[in-house]
Amino acid sequence: MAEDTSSHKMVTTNHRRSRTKFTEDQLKILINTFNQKPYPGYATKQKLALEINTEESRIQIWFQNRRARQRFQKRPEPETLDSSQIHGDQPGVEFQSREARRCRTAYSTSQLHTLIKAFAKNPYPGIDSREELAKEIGVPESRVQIWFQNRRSRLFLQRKREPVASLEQEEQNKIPEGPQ
DNA sequence: CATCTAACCTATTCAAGGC
DNA sequence: GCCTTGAATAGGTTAGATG
Repeated sequence: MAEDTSSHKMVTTNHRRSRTKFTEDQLKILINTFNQKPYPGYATKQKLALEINTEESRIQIWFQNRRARQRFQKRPEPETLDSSQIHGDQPGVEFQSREARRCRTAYSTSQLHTLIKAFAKNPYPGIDSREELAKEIGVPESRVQIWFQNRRSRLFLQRKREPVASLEQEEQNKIPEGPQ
């Protein structure tokens, strides 16, 4: 909703999603949750999303960034680090392991076909393309983004192992495509 | 322009589900 | 049991907002 209908910049893809501006209240809740649980599971993130009226994927990104920032800041200790109680979980906090992650998405053959086809055209789709794709195959946009990330990573991996053969692979992956 | 940080990336690891 | 692959992680980069 509240679409600003295409200024004059052409809708053509490849822009990133517009930057989210969290309110003070939202940040308060996020930070508070982070201090208690820097690694929230899916259920917690969903609940947070509902509570502060934001997408779950934005919350996931926020926690990622927050952890990175905290790691970076927390580094005033160039001291020899041994002889401490390393890798012991605090006694008292019985390991309730980590919270459950999101359920694995099971893509159908036709969904995969659509994704692969899109990947061949553009392995780095912007927010508009991702959303369109998501709508087309009926999954959240965040799943589409993750799928592309995994796909790219594994393509790189494959290229490292098989420096030459991957080119043929690419040719094969091209699916004859009508104009849209 | 400097700083901050959301968005995004690769590389790697965890783990669900199929064979 | 192993393999494929979606989900999560660490760690780094890009870019939008703001002083």
